[in-house]
Amino acid sequence: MSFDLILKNVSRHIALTPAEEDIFISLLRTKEISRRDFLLRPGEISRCESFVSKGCLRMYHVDDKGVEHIVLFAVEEWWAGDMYSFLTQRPASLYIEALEDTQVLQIDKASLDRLYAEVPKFERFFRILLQNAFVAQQNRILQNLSFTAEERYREFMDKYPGVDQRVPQKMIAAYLGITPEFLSVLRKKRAGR
Amino acid sequence: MSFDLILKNVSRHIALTPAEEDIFISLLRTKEISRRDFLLRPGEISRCESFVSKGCLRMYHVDDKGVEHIVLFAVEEWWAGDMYSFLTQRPASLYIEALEDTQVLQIDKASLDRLYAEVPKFERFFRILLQNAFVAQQNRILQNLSFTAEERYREFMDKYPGVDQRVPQKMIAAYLGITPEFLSVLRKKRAGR
DNA sequence: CGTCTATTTGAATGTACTCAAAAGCGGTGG
DNA sequence: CCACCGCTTTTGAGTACATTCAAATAGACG
Repeated sequence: MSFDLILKNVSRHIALTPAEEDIFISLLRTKEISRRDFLLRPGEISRCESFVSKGCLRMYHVDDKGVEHIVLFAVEEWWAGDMYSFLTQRPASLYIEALEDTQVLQIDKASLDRLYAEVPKFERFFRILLQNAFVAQQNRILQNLSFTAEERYREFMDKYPGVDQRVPQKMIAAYLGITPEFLSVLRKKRAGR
Repeated sequence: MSFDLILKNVSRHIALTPAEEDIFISLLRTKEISRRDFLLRPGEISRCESFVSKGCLRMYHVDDKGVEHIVLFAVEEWWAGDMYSFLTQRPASLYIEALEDTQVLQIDKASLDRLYAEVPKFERFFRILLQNAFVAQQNRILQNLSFTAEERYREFMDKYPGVDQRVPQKMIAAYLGITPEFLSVLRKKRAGR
């Protein structure tokens, strides 16, 4: 069943009664996106947060010089969304694109507010998710500050095993903050061991 | 009164009754730290989160090569803490140091859990703080990826006006991820306009 | 006042980028 | 099923941004 994964995921942090599970599920909407389609583009307002139940998304920004920078790869069991736009209901600055045919479970802002009201435990759930995301982001900031490109690449391969099999290398470069050409050089060096 | 600032701060996101305010305040502990003293060092366990009511802290990491990298400057009305260590009660990897004589209001983990239980609104409060911090961190990641050192410096000066008057330049360099020498070069260029 | 640390300056170096072109690979249509 | 087209990855030469190291100068604090 399509909701098993997200319920399993929620149950890692909070315990729900069957009735609460039903409320939660009733507020979710399933959406299928094909490879290369977009969940969100800059200028649009992000109406919902999305849980990936199958497939792979990337969330990225295009800077003034036209260069893409990837904020996040979201595979199964990850949440994706432009938090700024979602919270403020102002225009997004990020793209969210499917890198594979992908299925997401979405909750919109009104439904999330209802969920918080009806099942306050979810305040805790999303607080915990945010705490974990916060720690992960802080580590990424520190690694961007202290590691060379080569070290960041190694770290990425360790931390997201398998992801490099699912996304083009130039996107890994865009995540690491280096050019595709230079990533290619690093890979060659690495292969010689 | 010493708690006015934090109550004002909390009231920006949630409304408290006088009784709830009392519970909150009863769980806080005031602490004074002198310039150059540490709230936390790597290896210690972070027992509490700290709200700065007066003064200035920096939170930083020292990498394998012995280089300092600053995660955060916390002036009045900011929270500081090693979230990872606080959540897991495992050894911290960060230093938290007072850059001025500083007063903080602290809440320890047990008290925070009690607070969540007795005044669940605080789940919401900290969720909102985390959301804002999350968005700010994401922006910092994107800026580190897309901006040159010069652009990041300009951005820092815009975003944290006055902070450059309170902290040594080499620490701003450690925040931006550049050497103090190079920051000095950037400042010279900038002065010529 | 003297000492210690922070900041500036400059020369040599390195890491990563730009631009250009070739090679590889995958999907699509005939 | 193969051939072609477009996109990704590789390779290399020249360049730029930022570092390292060293030394001089300026500032802060006891």
